[in-house]
Amino acid sequence: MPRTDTRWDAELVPDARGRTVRPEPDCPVEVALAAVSGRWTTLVLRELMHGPASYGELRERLPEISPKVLAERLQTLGERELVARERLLGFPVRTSYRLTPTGEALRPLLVELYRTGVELLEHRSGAAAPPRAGNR
Amino acid sequence: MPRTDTRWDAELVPDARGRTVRPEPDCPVEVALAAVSGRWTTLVLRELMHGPASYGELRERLPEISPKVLAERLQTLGERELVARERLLGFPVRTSYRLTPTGEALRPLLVELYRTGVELLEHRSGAAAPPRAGNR
DNA sequence: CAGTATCCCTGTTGATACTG
DNA sequence: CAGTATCAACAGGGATACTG
Repeated sequence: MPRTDTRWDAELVPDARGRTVRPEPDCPVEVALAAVSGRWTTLVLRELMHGPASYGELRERLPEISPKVLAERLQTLGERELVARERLLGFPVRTSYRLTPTGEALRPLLVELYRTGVELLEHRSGAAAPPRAGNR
Repeated sequence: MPRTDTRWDAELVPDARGRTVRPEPDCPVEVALAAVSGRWTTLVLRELMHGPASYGELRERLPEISPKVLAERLQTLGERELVARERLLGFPVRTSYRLTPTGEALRPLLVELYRTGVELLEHRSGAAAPPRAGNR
């Protein structure tokens, strides 16, 4: 039930889907957050942003992830159609995982997460306002 | 321990802090994610982005959040110096919460989360590539 | 190789009642 | 008003061993 007694910031909350009183799974912010949330998720996405990889390759690149969690992440990403699975014939079996176009759509978000994280770390360390590439 | 055998995408992983093999609390992506993660967190941030508010005002705007969780969120945000608390004198007691400049730094991230969420929802509904208002 | 199946353990959330 | 205290319920994550 949307509020009508307050002005909404049009940049922050452009439409009604963001004007919720409780966490709604179909609020865009929740949708995006769900896509990248969960331990190891952003690391798996990072690896796949570099190109397709097999299950075993992912384990090599992320040696400390457990098989269970990796499988779980890949399955969830698959259900959300962010990642596509392809079984390669031959022996031994290989499976190739790649980002779908929808998955690629997460790239700007990951970049923004990184940027924001850097900014928070700078504030934290008490650095003076640092120069931002060609602005300010 | 950073990988050296693969090329890193400079936009996605601009420096060594993002080249981790495991989730590191001081990786910028994790820092930013931690700032907005947790149920109700983005909603509290949204409210404070509209301006300072008291504990009770926040409860009015988010009627279903429990007092415990709201207090918890405000404390965590406070520890991270994203939110500042100010006790107002008088009776009854009032406390005003407001974003710090560091907290304001989360705004572009929230905007990007919303934008990405909308995009994911569009992909999900199988809509054709929609026009993007002359942006990015 | 590419996963499942178990089991355990911890952190998170929520409801509710109470206090300075 | 602005929280804290308590307790119950649950989901997420990890270690390990096993299978097609």
